Amino acid sequence: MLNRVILIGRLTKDPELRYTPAGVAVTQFTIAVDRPFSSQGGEREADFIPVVTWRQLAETCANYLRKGRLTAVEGRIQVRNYDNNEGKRVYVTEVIADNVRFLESNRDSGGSRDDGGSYGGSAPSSNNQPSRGGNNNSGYSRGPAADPFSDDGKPIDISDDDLPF
Amino acid sequence: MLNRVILIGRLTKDPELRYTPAGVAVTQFTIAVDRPFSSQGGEREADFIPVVTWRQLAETCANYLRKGRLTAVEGRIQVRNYDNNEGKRVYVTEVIADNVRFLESNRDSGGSRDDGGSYGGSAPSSNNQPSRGGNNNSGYSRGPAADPFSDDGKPIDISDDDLPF
Amino acid sequence: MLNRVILIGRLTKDPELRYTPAGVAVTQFTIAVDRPFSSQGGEREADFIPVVTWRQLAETCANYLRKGRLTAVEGRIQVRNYDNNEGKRVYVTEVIADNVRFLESNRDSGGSRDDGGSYGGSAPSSNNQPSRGGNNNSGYSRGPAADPFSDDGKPIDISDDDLPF
Amino acid sequence: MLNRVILIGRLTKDPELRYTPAGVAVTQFTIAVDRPFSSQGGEREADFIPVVTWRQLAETCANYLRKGRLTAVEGRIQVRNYDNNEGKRVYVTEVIADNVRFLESNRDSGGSRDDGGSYGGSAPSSNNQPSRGGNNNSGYSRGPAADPFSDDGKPIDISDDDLPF
DNA sequence: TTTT
DNA sequence: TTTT
Repeated sequence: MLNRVILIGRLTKDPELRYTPAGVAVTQFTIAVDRPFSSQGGEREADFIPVVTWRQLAETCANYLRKGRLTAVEGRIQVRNYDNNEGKRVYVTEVIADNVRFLESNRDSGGSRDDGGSYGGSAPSSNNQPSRGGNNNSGYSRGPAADPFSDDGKPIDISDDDLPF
Repeated sequence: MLNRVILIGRLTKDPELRYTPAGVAVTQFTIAVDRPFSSQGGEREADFIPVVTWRQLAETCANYLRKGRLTAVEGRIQVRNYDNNEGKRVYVTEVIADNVRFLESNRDSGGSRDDGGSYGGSAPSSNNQPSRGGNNNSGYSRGPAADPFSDDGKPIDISDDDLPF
Repeated sequence: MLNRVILIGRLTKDPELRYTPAGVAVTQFTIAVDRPFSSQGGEREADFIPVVTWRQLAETCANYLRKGRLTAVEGRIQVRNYDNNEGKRVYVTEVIADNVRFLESNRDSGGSRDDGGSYGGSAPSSNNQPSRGGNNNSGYSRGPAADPFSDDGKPIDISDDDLPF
Repeated sequence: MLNRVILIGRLTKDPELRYTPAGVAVTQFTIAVDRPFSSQGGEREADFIPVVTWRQLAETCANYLRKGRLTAVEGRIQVRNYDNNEGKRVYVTEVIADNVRFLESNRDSGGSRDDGGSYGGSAPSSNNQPSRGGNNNSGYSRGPAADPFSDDGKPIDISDDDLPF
């Protein structure tokens, strides 16, 4: 009925932009969020939370976010599952973001109107499709090697069926 | 730096109250949160999100929440990991709740001052320890069969080290 | 940069649906949110928070919400100001809602697909305009007596300029 | 039942630390939060939202926050009212913060363990009382000139009765 | 492996 | 398998 998440943390790596077979942009990154207390051993701890963005927001994130940047993410928790190659059901929990705010300016970025940040649907005349012509011969659709997130050890499991809207 | 989650949904089962070896109360339940859109096939979908509560709040949830009840949960996302029996690292994502609101009254409950609901630290004179005498001979500390959540297929992996505060 | 509010409480009155001079639907209501603690005198207290919804969401709220209903509201805080008839600047703080969830079913309502609740933009084929023909001769545009919120003592101060999107 | 606000914006002025007659620290500041869209005229707009912090958090905010700093605030909406000197009831809406994160480092601050930020109750051995000796002859209790917020045109209206916990 |  |  209601599902809202707000996070502030730092990217653990540069974001990765890919395209679904139908040509929809999707970007994944992980945000490290420091916990408000130390562990019993005294060391600082963090939660490493996977974030997924789609369409226009995916492309904006891929363009402006970089490893280490302080970032605010607003979205919802999604729990996906799939059967892995051993036939075992695996559950994946991610935050599907609809609003990302860049809290540290990108020295090399062109002037953004909002001192950083992007709403899911805020690009007025964007069609939320990759502007790469009619042939969506993206890496994504070509096979495992180019599929989203496969290079960080996660299975190939984002498809057009996962489109959140 | 900031990690906040608010969910409204329904419990998929009665909550399960257990105790850590040190005698700290911990309750786990799953909340089904309907997505705001239907899948491409047209059927309704939901995210099934695991929730953990500790101490006084754990005991209140165990007492008042039941399967199917509409419930609001406020907390933070936590990502734990442990090595399973095949030596593989497994990641578990849960919401650690610090505020739970009971949105459907429990016909058989005594009159709560707040028409349902409980803050993590709101019980004024609670010591957040199970009131079961000095001997914490809880099921939890006795062995795998009685350990938290093992009966729903999850490994035994909540210990006093997981205490969030 | 980021402005997010989530409230759960009860309507203090039936909502009021009006139209701007340009014919845009706007509904106002107040939600009473119990505080999580009692005052020093011991009595229960609540915050009475004004909520505004626009367009399709305004019409859905006017149709389904009623006084006393338990309701979840998601939106942003907006602070407007205007000069009153004594030339003094007055500040008005409201929650502009983009998501409202009906937590208590309306016995007399037709079957909603979502057991209650409505997203700001979720009505697929709604044009977010009042379906009252080309002549927007609404009460709102006619004069004080029919203007939004004037009957609860608030000045007439919502115009098309206040449209949040 | 539930009342949660999360804001990210910039302080419009340095915060003001005062003490109630009973000696409880209270800090007020205003945070400017840019709206995610421009007005019809095209200019950027912002909401100016008053924030109040109490006790230890008040002192931390007074020490570390400065005009212009990017800041995240977590709390609840509170609506107070009082009768002004003309006998008219005035409503004041504020965010009572329980968590404030400093998103821009204070060049001149000593090394904070948390790269900025403070939870309401996180100072382990703080007594939440001003460390100014037994005589609470604070400016607050002495008269209008030193009273909280009076210098920005707001009436003198915070007392110990307003303590949120 | 799920709620209504 | 991680950010500062």
